[in-house]
Amino acid sequence: MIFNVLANTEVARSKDIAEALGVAKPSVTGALKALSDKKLVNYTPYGYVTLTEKGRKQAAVIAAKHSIIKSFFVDVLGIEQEIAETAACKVEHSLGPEIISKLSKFIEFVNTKDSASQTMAQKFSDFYNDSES
Amino acid sequence: MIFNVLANTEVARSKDIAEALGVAKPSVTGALKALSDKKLVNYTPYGYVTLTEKGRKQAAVIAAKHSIIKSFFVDVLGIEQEIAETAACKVEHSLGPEIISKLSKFIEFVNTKDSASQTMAQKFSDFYNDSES
DNA sequence: TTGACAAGTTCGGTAAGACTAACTATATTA
DNA sequence: TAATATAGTTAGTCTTACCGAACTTGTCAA
Repeated sequence: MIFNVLANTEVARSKDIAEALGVAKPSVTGALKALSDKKLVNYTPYGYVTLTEKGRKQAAVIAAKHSIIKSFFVDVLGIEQEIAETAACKVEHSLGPEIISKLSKFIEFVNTKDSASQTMAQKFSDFYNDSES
Repeated sequence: MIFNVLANTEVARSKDIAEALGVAKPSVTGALKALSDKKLVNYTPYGYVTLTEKGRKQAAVIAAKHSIIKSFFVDVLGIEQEIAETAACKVEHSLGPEIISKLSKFIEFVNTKDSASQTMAQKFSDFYNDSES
């Protein structure tokens, strides 16, 4: 989760991380130490926090996963942004490369247009709305 | 997780649960006590374990979720059974009712046949195989 | 029917992840 | 430049989830 904050903001102040994560300050200090031990962040007490090269790579992988999952929820299923965001955060750690890769292909597939230049995502939306009535 | 074992096997011996979960025996005892406190299982030391009515209901909810998620992985994405099973176990606790309900509808949608009496799942399979070459 | 073995439990301990309270370092601004 | 407010850290505690070792219970077979 800290990766997300660092990747997005580049700011890297401990307080921001704590707020973004909804967690108390000491938890952030602890987490930063742990990540520092794993050589994923450059951490010095009272200093700014940046990602190491290794950390940046790992963050990129996570971010890619996250974006694929969220896109599936939002663009395919039609889930609300905020719910999709939260769910993607929770789920991204549980899905291995096989599923992520297939999911990515699937999103691509669902967004290709058919003869009537309609995507499957659009058709599902219709299907869903019809079934509601 | 214990719910899964109890729901599927009906046997309910502590040892089986421990094996199924890949966990040591004391962990099972602890978990059973916790579930017993929540009135989800009937637990007496050294006795057999069964689900309470409440426990059965909750297990059914979880099982339904699980089956929807696994079905998406297997029947829609074409993921291997075992990987899908594992992933579904991890993911089922992270997805709320909005997503589960949409996902369920989506699986239904994907399995409806079009004019050429082909399901979208089949089309995706073709699409995926084409893209591999 | 009793003893040995398997199953289950208790006890004590470790590790992760969080918290509050109290302390320290940094930064701001008067 | 010195005081004070803000950010960050340390220390200590709690909870949860696990483990191994040692003990207890139950059962089955001689």
